[in-house]
Amino acid sequence: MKSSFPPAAYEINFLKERGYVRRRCKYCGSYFWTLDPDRDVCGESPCVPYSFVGKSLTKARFSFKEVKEVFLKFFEKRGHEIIAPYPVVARWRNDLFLVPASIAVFQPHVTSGISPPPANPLVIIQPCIRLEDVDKVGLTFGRHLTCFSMGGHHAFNYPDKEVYWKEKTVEYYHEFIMKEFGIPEEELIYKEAVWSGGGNAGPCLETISYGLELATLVFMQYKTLNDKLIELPIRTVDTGYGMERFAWLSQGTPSCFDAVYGELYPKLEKLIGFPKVEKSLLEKYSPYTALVVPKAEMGIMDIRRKISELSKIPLDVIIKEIEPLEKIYALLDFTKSIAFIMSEGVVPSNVRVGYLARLLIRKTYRLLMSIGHEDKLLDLLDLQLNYWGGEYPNLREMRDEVLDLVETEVEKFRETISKGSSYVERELSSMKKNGIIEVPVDFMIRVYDERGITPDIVESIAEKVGMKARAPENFYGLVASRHLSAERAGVEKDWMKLLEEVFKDLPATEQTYYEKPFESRFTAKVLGVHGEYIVLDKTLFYPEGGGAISDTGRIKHSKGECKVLDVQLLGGGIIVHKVEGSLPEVGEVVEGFIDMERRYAVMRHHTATHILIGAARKIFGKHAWQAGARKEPSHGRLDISHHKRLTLEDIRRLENEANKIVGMRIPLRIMWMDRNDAEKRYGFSLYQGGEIPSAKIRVVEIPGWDAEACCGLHVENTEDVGFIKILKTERIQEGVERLIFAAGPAALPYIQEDWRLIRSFTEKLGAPPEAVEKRLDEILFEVRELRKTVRKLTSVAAKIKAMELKSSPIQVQKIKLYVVHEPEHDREYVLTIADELLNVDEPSCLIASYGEKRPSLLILANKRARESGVHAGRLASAIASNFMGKGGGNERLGQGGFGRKITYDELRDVAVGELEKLLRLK
RNA sequence: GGGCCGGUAGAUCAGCGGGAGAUCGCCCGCCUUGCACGCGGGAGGUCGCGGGUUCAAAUCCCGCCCGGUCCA
Repeated sequence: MKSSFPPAAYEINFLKERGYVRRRCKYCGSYFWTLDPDRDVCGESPCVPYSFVGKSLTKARFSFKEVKEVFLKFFEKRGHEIIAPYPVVARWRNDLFLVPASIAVFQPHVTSGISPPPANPLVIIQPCIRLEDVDKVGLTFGRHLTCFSMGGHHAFNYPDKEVYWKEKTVEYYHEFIMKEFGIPEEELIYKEAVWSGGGNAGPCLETISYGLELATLVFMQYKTLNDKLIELPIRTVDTGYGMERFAWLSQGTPSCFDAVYGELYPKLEKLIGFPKVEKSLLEKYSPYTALVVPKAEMGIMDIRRKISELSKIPLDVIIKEIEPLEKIYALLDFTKSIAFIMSEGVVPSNVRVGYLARLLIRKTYRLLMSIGHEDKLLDLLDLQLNYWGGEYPNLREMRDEVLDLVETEVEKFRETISKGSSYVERELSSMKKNGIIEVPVDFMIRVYDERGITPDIVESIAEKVGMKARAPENFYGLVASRHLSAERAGVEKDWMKLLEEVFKDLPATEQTYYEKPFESRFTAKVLGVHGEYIVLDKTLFYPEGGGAISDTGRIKHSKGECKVLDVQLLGGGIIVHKVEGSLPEVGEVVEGFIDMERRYAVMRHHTATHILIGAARKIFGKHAWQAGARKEPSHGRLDISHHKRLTLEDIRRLENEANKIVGMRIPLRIMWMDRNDAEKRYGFSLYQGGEIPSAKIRVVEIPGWDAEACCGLHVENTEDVGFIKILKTERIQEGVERLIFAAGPAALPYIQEDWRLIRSFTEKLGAPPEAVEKRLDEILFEVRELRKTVRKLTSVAAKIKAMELKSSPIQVQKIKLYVVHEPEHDREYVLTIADELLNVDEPSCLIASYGEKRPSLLILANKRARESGVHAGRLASAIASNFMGKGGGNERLGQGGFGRKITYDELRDVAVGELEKLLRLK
């Protein structure tokens, strides 16, 4: 990545005219602009400590809320339209889970030019989540937060429409901070930097006052491709004003948390207590938190030592007084993040955004555990939901749902910890027995990877059993190295790339299926043929997309006809038909026929999917998002995010709700809408199917029930779906339930099959359908009882047989040999005989076979027999080989199988012979 | 989406090619005024499901189902 742009990129006439000069920082080497020609330090942390703590440097003290109001008003007055904040979960993007900056809500569709911005210029205060610096939160007293509000004024400059660019942007910032905050010009520093992210880049200016970076003014104008910068047609002014930091600076509090969360402190005090630290100590300490560098190789202790040195606060005081406070700070921030993320209906899980939510919840829970208040997580969360819910009503609306979701997750985590801990304890104890005194690092890595037990938990268990444990600093890196397996390459759709290349000069295919979804034949001109692929000038064939599989049918042409097997939409809007049979010629007019029965079936399943997702959201809550879907002629498949396993009752309710909508005869409304209008009207639940990269989106609405951005073909009225039956549910991932369903006539075969099964059961059980369940229970009970009886009887029979044998042993030298051949009985029987016969002080051996066609062999020798040279295993091998079989075993027990039927006499003769042979060998 | 771990008695787990076990819980008895403890006895298992290898599979191999966990 580029480390700097040429100086010209940073020359702002506005600054030069005001006497600003370019200087270079003697510490970090960055160039910066200042009014003071003698200044040789950039002024940003970590080059200098903060100089605003404990002071009042702005014209007034602004609360966090006031800062936001002032910001919006300032830019509104200067022609910017205020845009309402977007959700923190980026459902409209497939390349991002959480919104890390205000510009992200306009990427990629606006910045790439596909879609116009909702206003231009605009101003927005966007709640953002960044988990990258999660470990630094608290340590830096609020410079780093996982959840923060970014104020952005954005302008999108098109080749034919310039809004404003660098000069005006800097001028706005300059005016804003001087006029609204009263910070003198000599305290405003602009540092040159490079911004890059999400495939875009550009020069940027970081603005600094009193040691604190307050905003970043980015001039996004390049696309990065293989390390090269390509000019973008649209140049975007991307500014990010740290709203929390403005509040902090203006209040001069020791930490940013005091400025943002101050009102929550008394409530927090009641819940978990609040460490009391002298204000003077904090004011002495706080300025040096600027020196904590986010991505430093420094360990936490190194940082503490350094701050101790500079602030002259003894290290032990820092650890005793400051550390507990840092934990509270982190808690405040984490719980706010959780509140915002979860309010978007995220289900904690082991994938995607759900995993991020899980990480954060578990991290917070452990943090609470470390101060003995893990039972307060929900209370804390409730506090946040309520507090921020004033500004973001969504948080209050989702309160119950969020608390329920988090409670479930916490319960799961407790379970994980308690199971994992007892495992670790067992393992450690056995290690200790083997003389190991320090817990091996790879054990710690393994239990984290396999059981989610973090090093701190292992450490505390180690302490309990009296062992040493120390996780290395690069612990999480070592975990990562366990996952170095090669990433799977996406080869599947390579042939599409190939076809795109072949047909690249053809125009986009005219899609007629949207206008005429119920027509089955059309004529079109052949534009291209390549192998088994045909491109027409227009088509009625619906290509695969949005989880619906493509139409099939046939194409009739001058030389005959071919079957259409598959239809795909290529990049560039070209639709290819994969065919089988005789091919048409390029240029001729052909006739196409759609398999309508199949299409109708897919349409019904598609509309049924929308009905079901609406039902799921109504029954389970807003967290029930579509996590994937597929519509085939025979059935549909819908994956729903939900934190609990579906019960039979849940399924019934889903079916009831869905079929109610079917029965209500609601006509579907399908329309192409401007993206911004659609979002405004229907909200972000539009994006059930994920990212839609276009300015206009096709909205499929079941009025009063569901609205989604969707490119699929639907029936005209919910009643056309006919009937929806859920056939099966499965949990495909943690937090994702899959519904497999059938709609309309497609449901019939499944119901018929169920009916057949029931008939078969009733016939076989000789009970009417309603009694089948009871009858089965009875039969199962009987089987259990019979099994017990057989066991008892076998044992009795064996004992009788043993008594009978005991009186007539075959004496082979010193050994008393018993031979049994019982086609009827089983292994259990033979073993019991052995128990009865061999528990004696004379050398005894039992050779037994059981079973009819290919009998099994079992040989047991008691201790004395073994001493006399009997080896049951060898004996088994030898005897079996006489009867086309094999065998083996140890001295005491031998087993084998025969390849043919045998008689008792045969067995006895061979047994005696082999035993004699064995004893001779000895 | 991928990797790794696991599924054995009501619970927690051991066994990892040759007779299904331990601890807790449960039932009965003894001890005790009673409870808890202690002692003795007992009931309780399609070793997740289906294939395969083997004379022999809880154990090895393959597939599926279910659960857990991690993802720089």
